[in-house]
Amino acid sequence: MPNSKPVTMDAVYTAPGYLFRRMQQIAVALFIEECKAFDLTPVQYAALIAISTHPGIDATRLSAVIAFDRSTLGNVIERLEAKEFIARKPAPEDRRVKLLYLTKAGAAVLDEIMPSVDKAQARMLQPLKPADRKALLALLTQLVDLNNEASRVPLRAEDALEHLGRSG
Amino acid sequence: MPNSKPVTMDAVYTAPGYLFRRMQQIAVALFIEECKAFDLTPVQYAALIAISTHPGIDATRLSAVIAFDRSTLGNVIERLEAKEFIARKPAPEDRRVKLLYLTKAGAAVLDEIMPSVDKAQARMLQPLKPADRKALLALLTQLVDLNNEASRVPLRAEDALEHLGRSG
DNA sequence: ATTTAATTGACAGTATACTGACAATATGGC
DNA sequence: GCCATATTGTCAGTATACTGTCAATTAAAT
Repeated sequence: MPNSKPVTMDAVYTAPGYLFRRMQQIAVALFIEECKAFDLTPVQYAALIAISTHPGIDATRLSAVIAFDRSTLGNVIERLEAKEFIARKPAPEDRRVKLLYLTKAGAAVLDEIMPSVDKAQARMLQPLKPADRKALLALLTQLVDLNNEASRVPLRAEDALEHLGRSG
Repeated sequence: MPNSKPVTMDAVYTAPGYLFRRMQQIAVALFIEECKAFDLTPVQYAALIAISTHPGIDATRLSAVIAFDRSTLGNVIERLEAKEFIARKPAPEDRRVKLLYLTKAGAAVLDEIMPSVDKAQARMLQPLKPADRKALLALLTQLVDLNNEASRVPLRAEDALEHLGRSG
């Protein structure tokens, strides 16, 4: 027998899913506001960092390193290439693969945007007391890690990729 | 002088913004998985609940009640109307406004989907210890509330709308 | 009453996200 | 070497999200 209690908006407001969605909206808004001088979205920023850390990575592996959908990532890469923050070069030993590299402009924008990114990240948690910020961050880190397999593209960090090579 | 420390992926993985994005992805994936029998997205579910709680609400006020962008909401309403879960009727006293009502099918699907939604919401926090779930939910609720004005469409709950009428 | 403001729903444009499919290419078993 | 299989990038389709704009309509100012 289905539910028959009176439905109130609390069914929405207190649901973790709603709170995560809301916090994501807020987080993106703060990032965009702090970084508007740089023409970089949060997703593009994360992709740039990953390419900077893994020069010559390909799109599939990049998607695993930042846990983005591969289809989505294609468009992100296109935009980063259009802005000339990255360059794509065909892989010599595999003609399917295109390797990703930071351009000088890309490296420069990463260097310059850092303080604004830090400011945005700080603002997201600012309303909480310092101890609560730490607690929330710890719980969130734990939860994201433990739920890793629940999303379409689980995070596969750098270590998991090293011996992944072409076979795995 | 900009940053010059070596950049690692921790700049991404430990950032609250990244964790919120990741948790949102996971939350949506779990919702869709649990509720795939009902052809309702998390956003559509929240809109349905709000229309159920506020019969005859208009799109602008609905966007305030669930903190969704008005532009986005237009498409959501269209889809809910196409599925015949809601009906739109012109307001007699204001020819710009279209009022939103649940259909019988809409009320039925809301009634039936509840257990699956609850299951999805529970799964999001399941990996944590019960005490940690409570703590995270409390901190998140607090943070979303305190950051309310940071997003484009701040939440204006029902009380704030009652005496808002046509002049606010 | 007439001009000015604001509100409403709609639209175009951009940017994530996911599903499912595809051709080109590479790898494995045999 | 050949064939089944897997991988890679890409694309089409759907669904949030946000920015900015617009015409129609209403409300406010005077």
